[in-house]
Amino acid sequence: MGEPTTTRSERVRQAVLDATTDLVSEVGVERTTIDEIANRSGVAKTTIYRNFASKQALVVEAVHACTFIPAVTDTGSLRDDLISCFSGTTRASYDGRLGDMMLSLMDAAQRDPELGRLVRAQTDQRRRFATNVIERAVDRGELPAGVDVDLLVTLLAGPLVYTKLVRRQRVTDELVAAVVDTVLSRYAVKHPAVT
Amino acid sequence: MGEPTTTRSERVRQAVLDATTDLVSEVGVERTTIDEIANRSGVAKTTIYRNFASKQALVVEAVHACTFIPAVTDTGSLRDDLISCFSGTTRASYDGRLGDMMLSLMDAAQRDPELGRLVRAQTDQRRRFATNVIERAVDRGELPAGVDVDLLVTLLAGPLVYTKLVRRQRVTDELVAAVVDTVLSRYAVKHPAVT
DNA sequence: CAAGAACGCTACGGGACCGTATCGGCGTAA
DNA sequence: TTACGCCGATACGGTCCCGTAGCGTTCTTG
Repeated sequence: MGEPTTTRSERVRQAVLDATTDLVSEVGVERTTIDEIANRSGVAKTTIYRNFASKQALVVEAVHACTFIPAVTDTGSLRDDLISCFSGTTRASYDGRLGDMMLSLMDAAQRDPELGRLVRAQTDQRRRFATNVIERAVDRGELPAGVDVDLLVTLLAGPLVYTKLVRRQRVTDELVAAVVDTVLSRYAVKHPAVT
Repeated sequence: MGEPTTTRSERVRQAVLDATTDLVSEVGVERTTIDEIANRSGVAKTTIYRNFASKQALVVEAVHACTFIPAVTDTGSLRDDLISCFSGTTRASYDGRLGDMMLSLMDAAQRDPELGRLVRAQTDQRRRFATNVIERAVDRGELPAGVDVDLLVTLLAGPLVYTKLVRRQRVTDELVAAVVDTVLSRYAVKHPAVT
């Protein structure tokens, strides 16, 4: 049957990265240990050290590997684009294992420059998605030209991140819609009335 | 001169708690060690164990000790009460050492039931302040009766917490006012117009 | 089917912490 | 002042983890 197109090296690397993301999402960055990664992945500790310079480098690569970018939508409607953008971003960032890692990751990022850059890059990237959507709306005249885009993004992303990380509740599509509608109403954009 | 009204025991306890909050805010919960607390506080490790059952209990008590409750205001204006409430809460929770601890604390709370209760209690308490303010406004008729108070609190607190914890920026009074005004405008409450 | 590369296994030295025991010294209260 | 209680200092056994070495085995490659 199909001989895999992956080399042994690649399979080993992947097994290690998978075990690392699993472990980090379960016990956090600090409590993650190379020995346990070796146990779970079935890869010898020696081999892990042959492939990765340090635990930090391993974690960085593992996190990077499980970060995926949501699709961009351009429906021509600010409201729909925002809902799509934040639903996608939320799912990509805060569901599944990455979501379980975020707190530990952000904490570790306070003291590890490399992780700090990684987390900041992710945050910036996610904000940029929303920023693009908003700027398109400004170009269309759907929002006034002087809008504080940065503030707007914070007003939209804040409640969702807060719900997930602090309250530890699921970010439902209803919540996303409610947040978007509330914030947009500030700028007198026509959207479905809410009681 | 004033012989202190504190006993030796009390002074020792306090020195340990202070050193603990310092250390946790610097290196996080996980990396905080009893030996280092002993060094900084000048209290012998033996004595620490005589006064506190475990590191976990010590951290819980230290965090509890440096949590203070902001004053309640009732100006009769929803907008002013909210701004006062969130400015106070933000200052109490996210400025100074407690702010530096929050991420690490919330991370540790994921795995430590005792810390979990503590963090949740703090979150709930802070939300309750805002909830009270909002419910008073509903009673006054400043907000419609059917308002989703829980959502409203999330819309207000979310951007502030997000700014502090994720973006790692200061929560200015201007930001608080902007958030409050934007959210309130959704409910057609008269407030200063913003361009 | 070689030969070299990559992996698995075991073992080790070193360091960091934990939590406890022991004992000598200082404070505090009768 | 005496006696007891609390504290400081040192030391220890135990555990966990890091990162590396040595060596046999397995896989890939030409």
